[in-house]
Amino acid sequence: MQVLSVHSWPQAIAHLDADAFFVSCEQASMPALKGKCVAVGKERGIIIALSYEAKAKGVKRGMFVSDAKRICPGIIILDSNHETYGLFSVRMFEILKRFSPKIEEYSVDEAFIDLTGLRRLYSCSYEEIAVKIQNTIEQELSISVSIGISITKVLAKIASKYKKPHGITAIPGNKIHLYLSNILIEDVWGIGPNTASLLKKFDIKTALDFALKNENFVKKYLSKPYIQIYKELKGEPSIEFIEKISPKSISKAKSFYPPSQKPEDLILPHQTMPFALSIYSLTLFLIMALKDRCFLFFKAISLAS
DNA sequence: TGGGGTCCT
DNA sequence: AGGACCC
Repeated sequence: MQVLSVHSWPQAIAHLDADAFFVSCEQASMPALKGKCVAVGKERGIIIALSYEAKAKGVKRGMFVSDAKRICPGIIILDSNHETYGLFSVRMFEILKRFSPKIEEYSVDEAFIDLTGLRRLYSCSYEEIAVKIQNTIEQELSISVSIGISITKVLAKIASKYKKPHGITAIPGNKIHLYLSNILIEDVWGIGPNTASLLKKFDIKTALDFALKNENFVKKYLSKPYIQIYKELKGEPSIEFIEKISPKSISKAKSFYPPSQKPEDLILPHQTMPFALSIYSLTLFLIMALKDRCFLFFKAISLAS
């Protein structure tokens, strides 16, 4: 089936997906919870995230906490701590940047990493680079991640999901069809329920069925995003890599006049008010500019001479 | 499960 | 503005 065979690596894209991220962060902070049935979401009474042990007992996301306790007696339910997850996320992305300068932070627990051309630098295969990344994150943060590597973002997404948790999956260009034949069309990134049911009317059940259609069919029935997905499934890069990293730290400094040797002078309201206002406007700006792409918190407000 | 985001038409 | 899809 050489229709889908792409030789060499026009680009090498890794997709990293943390395993049960929220719960992993809690377990990393409280090692006694490792290996246990743990879930997060106590404050809302609904399960937001759960450990693989809890998944094995049949607990699901969105379940009422009361039902989860019935199905899985002894399950530990925690309040969620989004600030903590944000901190783990920041540190995870910082690790990724040590391996490649080109990172797309896709969500709090997911990233694309452009590894194109880095085999020489690391003297190893792309798959082995992924192993190093996985090990580094595990050693430094004590959380587990899965990584997929392939030649497009859509294929890398499929690869990262292929083996979970703690998986590494590489889909080289000459093995694309082997993987796609096992992927249901509705499990492809960007194909939702509507498009899946449309495609099923044409007897397209797997990602491979879709990738083997001719381009005229795709252009006739589907719009731009799906044409991109179609091309990416065939190993043809089409979805832009969005090099996006959120700023990790922003500081604002202000000098006070006249200079003083006495610290108590600095807390006079009329002197600190302009500073307070500038911090306030900076915070407003950040909230508008960043929305919830990152977590905002003050690390320090310091006075220095 | 659902609230909030992006991209496209 | 509305639709489809994502986390």
